[in-house]
Amino acid sequence: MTKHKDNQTEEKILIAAQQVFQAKGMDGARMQEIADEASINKAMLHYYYRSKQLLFEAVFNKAFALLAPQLNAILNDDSPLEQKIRSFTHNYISFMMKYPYLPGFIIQELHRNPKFVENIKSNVAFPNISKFKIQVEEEIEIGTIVPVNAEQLFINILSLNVFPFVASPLIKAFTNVDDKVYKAMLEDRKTAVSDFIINAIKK
Amino acid sequence: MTKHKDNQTEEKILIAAQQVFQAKGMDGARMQEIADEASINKAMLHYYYRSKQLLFEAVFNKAFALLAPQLNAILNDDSPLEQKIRSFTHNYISFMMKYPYLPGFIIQELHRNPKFVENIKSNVAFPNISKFKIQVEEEIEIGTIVPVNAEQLFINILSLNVFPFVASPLIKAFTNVDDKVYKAMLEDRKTAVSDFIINAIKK
DNA sequence: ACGTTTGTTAACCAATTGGTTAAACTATTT
DNA sequence: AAATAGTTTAACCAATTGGTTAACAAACGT
Repeated sequence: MTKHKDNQTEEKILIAAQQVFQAKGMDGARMQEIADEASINKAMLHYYYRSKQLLFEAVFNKAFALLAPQLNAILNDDSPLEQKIRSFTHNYISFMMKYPYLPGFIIQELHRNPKFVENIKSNVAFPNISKFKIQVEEEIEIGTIVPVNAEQLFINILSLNVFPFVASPLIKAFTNVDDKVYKAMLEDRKTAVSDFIINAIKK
Repeated sequence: MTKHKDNQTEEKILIAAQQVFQAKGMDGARMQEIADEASINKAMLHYYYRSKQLLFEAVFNKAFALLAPQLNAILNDDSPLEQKIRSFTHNYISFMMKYPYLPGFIIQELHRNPKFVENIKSNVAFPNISKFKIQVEEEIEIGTIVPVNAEQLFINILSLNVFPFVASPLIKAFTNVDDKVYKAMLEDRKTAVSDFIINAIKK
């Protein structure tokens, strides 16, 4: 028997907290609203997670743990660059369409509390660019791609894939498209972004 | 004589509010902190701006009014596409290095309160993509660029330019660079991003 | 069966927060 | 200079919020 008889309630809380924190952020979220969302008494939140801060961290870490492996796919994988870019773009967009709130949530809270950066850096699976950098330099050497700075290329790949999810309300407004059309556009980006990147760097 | 003897205080408040709202967001900002930042009594905030909500909207609208003309540069200008992309990228990055908080603030608050989208859409200078779309299709027709969807291209240009400012804490962590080096990288992007985009679409 | 641990609830609490008020102060008008 | 209008302040207030408590219920070990 574990410390807690069952984790039904604990799990319900985490899901509800995720929901509320992702929509309103740490400052905008209310403990009562999380309790309502989970259909439990507010005291239970503290019983299982001690404080709002700790509950938030549990949600944040879970979210980051979900995102990190996606990024490692392009940083630590061994396949050739072009193939990696195509599969990463495809997978990442598919993934994000399931969790569209994720990147915005992480970026917002990282900006709000810079301490979290140190926190996640100590994460075992924290994405690191060094391997990617070596690969890019090799491909430049053998002449499959034009000379580019690996960090800049990484930022470009990330930007093209992540930004449309982070800034969706703004982009929707600019391009004058509704939710449904925007989704279709994101779907198109699975190949459009790959082509765009490959075109930009291929010799 | 206007209603207010002078607007020194009113202006001080707006600057202080901008500072605090941009750093902490609507929910995280405290009226007392804004008053302290402006070195005035808290009651003055209400005397000049009625409520937190109205003060926030004043700050938000001012911020958006600063950003919108930058985007119109690429959407409504008449010069050839390639030249526009180069000048836009250069100008936008220069501009954002002066106001690095701006895009994140706008995106965050637009996400928090979707009503603001309608609000800014009625703005006289609200960026619109239609002219840009025509231009892209013309350049495809005459064969200077490869066939691309104008909306997707616009999203790409925006992503590559804006994301590095929105997600700077995250990117700094991934690429393991400090503030100074990151600034230098952003400086490099003025040409690197232009080249990247042009390469991607030029025939 | 019975005491003990774990889970759950309603009521409560202290601190914070946006906002108000009434009085004081300052400048302008006449 | 007296009346008036605009500006600023300290003190106050009601509502909200994160968190606590004490009593109660359910499950478990013995």
